[in-house]
Amino acid sequence: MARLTCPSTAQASTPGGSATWPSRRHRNHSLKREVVVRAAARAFNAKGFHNASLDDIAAALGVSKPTVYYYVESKEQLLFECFQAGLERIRAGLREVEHSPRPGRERLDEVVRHYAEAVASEFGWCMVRAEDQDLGPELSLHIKKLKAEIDRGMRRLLDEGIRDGSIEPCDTKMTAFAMAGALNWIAHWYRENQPMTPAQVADKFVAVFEVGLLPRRTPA
Amino acid sequence: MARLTCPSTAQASTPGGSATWPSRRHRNHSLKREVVVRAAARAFNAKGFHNASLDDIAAALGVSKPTVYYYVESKEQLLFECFQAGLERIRAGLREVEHSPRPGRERLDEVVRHYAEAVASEFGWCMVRAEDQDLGPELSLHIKKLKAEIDRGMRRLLDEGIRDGSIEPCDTKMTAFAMAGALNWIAHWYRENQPMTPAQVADKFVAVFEVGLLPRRTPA
DNA sequence: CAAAAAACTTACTATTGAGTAATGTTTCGT
DNA sequence: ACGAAACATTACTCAATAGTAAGTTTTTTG
Repeated sequence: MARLTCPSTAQASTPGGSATWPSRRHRNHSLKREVVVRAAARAFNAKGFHNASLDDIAAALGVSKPTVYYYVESKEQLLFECFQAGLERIRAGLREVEHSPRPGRERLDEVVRHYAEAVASEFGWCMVRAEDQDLGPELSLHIKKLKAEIDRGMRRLLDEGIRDGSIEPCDTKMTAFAMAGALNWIAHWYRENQPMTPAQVADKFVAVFEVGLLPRRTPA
Repeated sequence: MARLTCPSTAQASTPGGSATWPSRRHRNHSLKREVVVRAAARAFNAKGFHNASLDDIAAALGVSKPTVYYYVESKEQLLFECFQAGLERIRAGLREVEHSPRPGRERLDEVVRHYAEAVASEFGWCMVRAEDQDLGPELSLHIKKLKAEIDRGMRRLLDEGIRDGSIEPCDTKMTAFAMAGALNWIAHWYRENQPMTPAQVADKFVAVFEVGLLPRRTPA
């Protein structure tokens, strides 16, 4: 069996050479750990959490199963990391527009675009199709908190948009649920070889959410 | 252990007393089979497909595992039946409005209401959260066909609504995907004890889809 | 170079859970 | 009542797979 290869050891941004920076060995360790997590994400994506064995994941990496356990403590942890990696991308999108001066609707659109890209990514499956049931109580609770934070963020943007007049008044709870559902579901049908890029899908969805089904009198 | 109890043996509609109608015993058999399938749906709903064992399902019914196998041939088949039961409710909604003279948008709204009720039902989980991965190629293909039929039905309604002027022109493929995603996702968050009924949720969703986020000039 | 730490391997254990064989017990038609 | 079909049980088999123990090779460092 081969060694675990690092992903193009591209000087993983060493900000301030601060006091106790992990030795080169340690940096390799965490880089390789990421490689393992990504391989797990792909395996879960392809076969589902329960149908993807750790042997599968190890084989995909060209290493043996205990090597995987050398980098990660359990299968549950592996799922958790994937979960978190996906959710983090959405949270980043929310943070990015947090203090923007633009109207609520434009900021919400921006968040939708980030959201769609995250869900269409290799971690999309884990965020969306993995069951909380497969995580223990502690990790499950942690994920729930992250999801709740995302929900709050979207509702706040809706609220602000309504207040600044860029969004039609509506039930923000149900609207946020509907939007999140539509976006999450992308993970079920989007595939790499799709003709549309995630960004294009996102734009289409923005249009659907914005316009609505009822005909609009085009202002002559 | 107790016997498997039939659900209020309410004369399961014996249409034409045709030649080879199964004896009363057989009618009991299929009734009990339904009971087993529903118990499976609840178990899958509560613990997920892989975490719910056939022993669990049997225990919930107060019988032993081989009794379950007396009514259904495999766990896969059990999942398939749940899947199908849920999808059938949606298809029924589509059929109901098929030859209605009403405008496209109103018919689509009606379908959305049926859809939401189906997804909020005990079979909702199976339709939405179960992986195709867990079904063999034949059954998986069958489910795919049913899902494709539902998708076609929704797109057709959108097309007809656009043609008759009751729906704003849009990308019908993406719009159908977004609507189906939002509706499917209901299965993830809706719980029996929710203050809102499925019908109320459906109405809220209809409003979200119809109105859109962009402010509408209220026609003075 | 040699000792020590890190990275991996082979070869296991142990559990879980789907599915079955053989057998016992109700219920029904006659 | 009584034989047969239907219904249900106990007690298994068997495969898959998460996780581990103990040892081997590679790399780093003094």
